[in-house]
Amino acid sequence: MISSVNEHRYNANGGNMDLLSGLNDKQRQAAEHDKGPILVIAGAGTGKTRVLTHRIANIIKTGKAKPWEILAITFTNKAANEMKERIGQLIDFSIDKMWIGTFHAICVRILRRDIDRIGYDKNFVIYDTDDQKTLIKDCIKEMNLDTKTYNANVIRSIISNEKNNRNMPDKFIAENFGNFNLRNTGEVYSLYEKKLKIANALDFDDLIVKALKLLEMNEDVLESYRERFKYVLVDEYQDTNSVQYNLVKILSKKTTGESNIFVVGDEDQSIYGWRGADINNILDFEKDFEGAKIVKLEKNYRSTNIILNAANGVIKNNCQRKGKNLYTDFEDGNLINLIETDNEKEEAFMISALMRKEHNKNSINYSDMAILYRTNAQSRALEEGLIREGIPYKIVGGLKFYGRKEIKDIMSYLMLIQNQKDDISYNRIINVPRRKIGKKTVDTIYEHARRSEVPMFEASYDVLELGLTPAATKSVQDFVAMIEMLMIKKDVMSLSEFIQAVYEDTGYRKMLLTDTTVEGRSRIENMEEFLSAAKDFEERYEENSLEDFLSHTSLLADVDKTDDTEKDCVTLLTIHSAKGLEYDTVFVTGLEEGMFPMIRKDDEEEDSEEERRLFYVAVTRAKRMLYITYSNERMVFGHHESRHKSRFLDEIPSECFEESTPQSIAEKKMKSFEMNNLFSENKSYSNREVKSGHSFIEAKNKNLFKGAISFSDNTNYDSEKRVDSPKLKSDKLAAGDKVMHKAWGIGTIVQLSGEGEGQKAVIAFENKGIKNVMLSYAPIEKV
DNA sequence: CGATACGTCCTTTTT
DNA sequence: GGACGTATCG
Repeated sequence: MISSVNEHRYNANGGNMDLLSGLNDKQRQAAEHDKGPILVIAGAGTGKTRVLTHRIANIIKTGKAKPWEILAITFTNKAANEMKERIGQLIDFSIDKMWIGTFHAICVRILRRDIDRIGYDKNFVIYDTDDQKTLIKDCIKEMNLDTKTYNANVIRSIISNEKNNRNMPDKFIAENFGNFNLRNTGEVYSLYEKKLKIANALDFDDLIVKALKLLEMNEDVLESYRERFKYVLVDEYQDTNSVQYNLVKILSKKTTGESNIFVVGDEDQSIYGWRGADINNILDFEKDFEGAKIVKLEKNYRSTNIILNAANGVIKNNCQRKGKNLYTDFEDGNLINLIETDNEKEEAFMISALMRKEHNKNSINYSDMAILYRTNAQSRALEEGLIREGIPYKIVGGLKFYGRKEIKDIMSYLMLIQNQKDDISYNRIINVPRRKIGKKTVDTIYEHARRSEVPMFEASYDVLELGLTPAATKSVQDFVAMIEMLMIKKDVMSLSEFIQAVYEDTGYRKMLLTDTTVEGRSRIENMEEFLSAAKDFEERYEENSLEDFLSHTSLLADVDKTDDTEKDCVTLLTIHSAKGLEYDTVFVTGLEEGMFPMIRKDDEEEDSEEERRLFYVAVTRAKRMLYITYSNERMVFGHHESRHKSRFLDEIPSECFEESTPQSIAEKKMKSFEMNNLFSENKSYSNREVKSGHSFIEAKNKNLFKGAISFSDNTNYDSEKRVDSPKLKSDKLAAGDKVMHKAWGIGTIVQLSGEGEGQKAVIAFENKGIKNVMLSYAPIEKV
């Protein structure tokens, strides 16, 4: 077929036209491939999802398989949801019966059905990274090992590695018998496994490992899936680890040897090596699946020529690749703007100023801009800059919603009610809210449980024999009775009613209500959000038991939660989270040796190829405009460290960069001079009272950003800003706007709600705190 | 028993 | 700069 200018556009009424007519030659080859294994190498922005969705739609439309005979595996829920949605637009069939989901979600599904075959109860719970860490700490303590030598985080990653290589504790111990510390680490691993089993809990890695084990050990279960899934599709194949690879293989390869497996990936975007992803899975696909067809997608529909040249220039320095070169029909576009700054504050300030410029001069929506960084820790300085400039933003990652204390607490109640063997949850909530069950009491129960090798909840039934004070005994009995009552309620109430009951019966709600601090209020809000998420889940899904809800929420990542319906604000995220996304304007930050590429002291071996791929991913997120920043100095662990420009910058062809004119440098110096003045005047700001580690995104909600407001008061700054960004004629207000109130003075809009006459705003005033106002009545003017 | 005060460690990246 | 754990006090 002949390429047309619009070939990358979506076919709006695809239902009626030839499904594949909108694809280019290569995409089409991949989408209509019939039987046998096929590998699609899809460079960034080459229409990978498009091929996947059209292929699935085509299979169904041509009658090659029924919806329920298709298995499509992704890495994120976001990718899975997007795929479902887009397939839904292409076909009339219901997609509900299709198995489209993440590796983890698919495995949970498989396990819920038959996990009893490998000795677990079907009501198993899923432990997240925090739970894992807690459990490992318990193990270390119980074994009387030194907590400094045996770091829970380090051991967690060792265990994860071992699991992903399918090494059991015994093997690890045997292999490291000569090394005292590693041998002990192996013993911790062993105890950890034992405790998981007693708790009837699985960690993230287990989900895949145990699913594979279940299939390997139960021929009939395996065969039923093999027969069912006529077509297996895997997205982001370059990120599969060995267990995932084996799972895919065992599910897709029939006993006859034939395999209708379709994998899409890009070795240049393999950035999860640290999580066990094996780039060789994609490099060796042809060997693993004989007679595999290979299709390479190199035509990019996302970025300008200059951005692609930069990306190609960088990635060609890697050896571990099959080699490809992205190209486009698009014009050259803007040159890349490379920005050098003196420190991370100036970096944040420059970015903020440039974002404002893009927004005001080029009419770019804030939601079409993103700031990418290597580590989450970098977000703090960037947030400060954005708050000062009053640019609305949202952060992806960092402190996750489901990682917040109150959410984890309520989840723990739910998990314990579902599975009374879950000791981690038991310990978490036994005395939250306070019920006079102190450390000593808990320790006594713990010891008793450990001696009889039963879960703590079960051990609590023996409370009378433990020689506790009458008061403590009573408290424990009350606790047990309360959980038992809730177990009954679970079976007679709807999910949302039940969770509400848990919230109230446990006294958790009462506890939150007595906390009148800003933090406490934010807890209540989070809780309400959680309750409405449960309600939403209940209404949306037919399978909406507590068990389903827990599986669902345990596997939710933060990236998945970002709904695109949010207001117009810029996005801050790590490059890892940004994979698969695209933005008109992208700022890639912190291009400094040691930071990016990241180099750690005491490193085993640095994988600079993976770092380079990461940079490649970052660059290829940009559609129109790319900014890259680096700083000569950066605060690390509270200390100033001087930095050097990253080697990666030399790999971008120099003609891709904008010349730094003397004028622009002068302008920059001017700005940084002003900024330093302002920063030094705002000491109160840097000493702000953000108590828990909820970062700025919360500080923002809590309106603690007094600095932002006094900043806007600064006349120097204001006059400068006005020159740079003419005031908008429209009286439309947006979050982040600064307003002048007749009585209360200057404030910043934190949140808008409602429409037209009834529109309300939450405004943070400099001296008057937070106010809720009705916009149609309030004497307010935009500043 | 619980609240507060310091010391220690820390940071990749995420399902 | 901050989270988390242990020490110390009320």
